[in-house]
Amino acid sequence: MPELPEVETVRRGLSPFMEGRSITHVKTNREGLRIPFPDNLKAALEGVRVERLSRRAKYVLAHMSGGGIVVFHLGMSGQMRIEPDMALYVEKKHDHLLLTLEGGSGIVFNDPRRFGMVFLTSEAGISQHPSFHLMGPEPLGNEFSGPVLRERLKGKRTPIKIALLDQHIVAGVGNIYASEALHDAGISPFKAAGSLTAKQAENLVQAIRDVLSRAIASGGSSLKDFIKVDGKPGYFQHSFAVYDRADQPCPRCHPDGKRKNTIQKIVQGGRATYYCKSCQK
DNA sequence: CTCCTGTCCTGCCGGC
DNA sequence: TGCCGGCAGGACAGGA
Repeated sequence: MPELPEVETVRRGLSPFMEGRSITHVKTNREGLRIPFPDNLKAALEGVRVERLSRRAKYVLAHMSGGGIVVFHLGMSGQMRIEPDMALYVEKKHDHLLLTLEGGSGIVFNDPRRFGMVFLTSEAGISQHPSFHLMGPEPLGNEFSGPVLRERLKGKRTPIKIALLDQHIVAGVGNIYASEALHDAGISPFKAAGSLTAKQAENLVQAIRDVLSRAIASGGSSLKDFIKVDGKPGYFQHSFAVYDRADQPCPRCHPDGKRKNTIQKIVQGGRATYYCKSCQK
């Protein structure tokens, strides 16, 4: 479900509720998700204040007083919801982790497919943590540019669509926004990653930044089941140009819908790619 | 190294 | 109506 814009939407929603408040109670309902919950999760969090929330790629980071960091990953189906009063909250199926905050409100982590992750690291250790130390640049950050992308793609013969999903190349782009960005940049998803010209790399970087920024501004997309921390959906799926739009006219080269060229759905690396044959070269 | 496939898990949708 | 196969936004391991 969640790519960078959805995770950023979650972070923004949680921030005002969590920042500055201590965690008073930690409850887990199973041993873990994709990986086990840390043994010392309860000990590390109870009585400790959340200083601020940040995001790296598709991870939400809770920076705790004392230098600890709790890392949340939503996997495919994870949701983090704000509950105003944990004392009254009735648990739902797939509620795996519940955090009660100072004042009685709380955060519920629900994840049907259990591809999500929760783990601990620290300000000192995060840069060397296996999940982060070889991660590519943040696509909305200053360190991401045409030349940087081109350098990271150098020598790769894998299709550019597949390369964009590799978090070591650029971190935070997922299956939806990879298709959207390539369409926006007019680049074929089949094009060998290492063969992009400088201009194409520049265009692609701009397209990635643009599509991610616009999605964040819309509160993320809600294909299937993405909901924000308040339980409401995001709206960006209404803005998809190609994703989940097989057989529809290409809004880029045939905005009037009168021509026959339509969005194609194909499979690359076992995952759906949507693109326009006519304007992506 | 790169790259390709399979796997984790549940829910939902379409076809019969 | 019910059953079954296929597919779903991510990440990683293992093998070629």
